[in-house]
Amino acid sequence: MPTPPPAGPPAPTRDRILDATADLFRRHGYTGTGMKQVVTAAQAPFGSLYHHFPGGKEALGVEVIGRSGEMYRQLFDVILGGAPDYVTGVGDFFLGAAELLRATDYEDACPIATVALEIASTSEPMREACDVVVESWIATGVEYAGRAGIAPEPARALTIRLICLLEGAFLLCRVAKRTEAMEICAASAMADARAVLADART
Amino acid sequence: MPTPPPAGPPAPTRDRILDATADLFRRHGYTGTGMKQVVTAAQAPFGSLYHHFPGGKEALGVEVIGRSGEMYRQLFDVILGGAPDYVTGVGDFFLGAAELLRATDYEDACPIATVALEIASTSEPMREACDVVVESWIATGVEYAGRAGIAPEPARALTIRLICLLEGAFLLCRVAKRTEAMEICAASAMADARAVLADART
DNA sequence: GGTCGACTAGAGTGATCGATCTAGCGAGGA
DNA sequence: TCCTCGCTAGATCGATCACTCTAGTCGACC
Repeated sequence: MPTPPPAGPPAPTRDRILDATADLFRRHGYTGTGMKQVVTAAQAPFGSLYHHFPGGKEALGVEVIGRSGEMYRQLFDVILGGAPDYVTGVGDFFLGAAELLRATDYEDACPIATVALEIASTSEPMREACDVVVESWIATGVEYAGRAGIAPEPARALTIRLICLLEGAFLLCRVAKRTEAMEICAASAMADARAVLADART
Repeated sequence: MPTPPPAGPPAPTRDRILDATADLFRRHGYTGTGMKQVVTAAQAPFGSLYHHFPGGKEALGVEVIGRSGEMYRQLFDVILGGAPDYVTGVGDFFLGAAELLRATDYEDACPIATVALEIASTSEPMREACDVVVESWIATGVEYAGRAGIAPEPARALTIRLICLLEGAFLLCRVAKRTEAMEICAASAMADARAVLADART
């Protein structure tokens, strides 16, 4: 879905640009990332950038948000799908996030949060792209909660609480350069999921 | 504490610059806010900016973070101190945040989150300023939880959970332009506080 | 009343921003 | 063999970036 050209083999340059931009966005945000930095990091010529993204920086941003969001959503699938049960999967996700923070010196966190806050009041197309991503995360969370036996309505509220906890913990951990908040939220998230699950069984 | 000059009456220009910058930071972030925008919004001459903030944009940023963080911390005092009980105060804070979001078309939210994520991997002085602010929020939260009868250790964990929920809800609400997440988190926050309080009484 | 420093005021600095331009490369079809 | 066209390649555009500079204003203190 992300490639406007009709067919043909995927252009590696285009993908390199998207990957490099996603990486820079996570670390420096949208306005903090220059197009020159992008082509340098992607090892791509400047002309290729505007050939593949004629809509300029904003169009590139919209696509990067969608792509990064989808990759993160797939991480939900991998971890929640691979866990022995729902509650364990939820805990694994938070603890995995803590591990990632430590491993990257608190640089890599949520792929869209930094950009989302920056552009929420500035770029409507990018805000909408973020909204779509978050809703896809919620939908995936609801699906796994549903498989565990939780009805759609409480599943949505639970999933939103979990995402809020995760995003907030990302913020606190990056600011403090410690994973204390993430570990506290991991325990809270598991307890919440466990409680909703127990409630669903009555 | 914020004024380096030894004494004298407070300069309104300096305060106007700080207020205008805080406002712009909330909406557009750090890199998204230009010094020219600042002086325009503050109705201050360009020369005054660098007279009052010889350290440039980063020094201005550090001071704005500290100032905005302290103002928000005082809001904790006002709401938690004015509520009939701790749990109600917690709920009031979240619902007040939801009201603020709606009233400002989802522009005004956490005064430091946008900047914090942007500069966490870029500017160490600003990251540290954010860290100090968050710790001050936690300390205030712990204090009010303590007055309600909660021991310091569970109080800290509870407060961190509440701040994470709040920050995450700010993100989701700004992205979705809806307060659903904040309302869900408000209920969750109250339930969490109530449970910890009940546990403390046994 | 004169002096001095705090502050105002804005033109101007080089650097970098996002974006555009033309030129050339190289593989597939006529 | 030549032509076409997706793509590479980078020089270059005006605008804007954070910041510096000098000149001028104003009020407090001697």
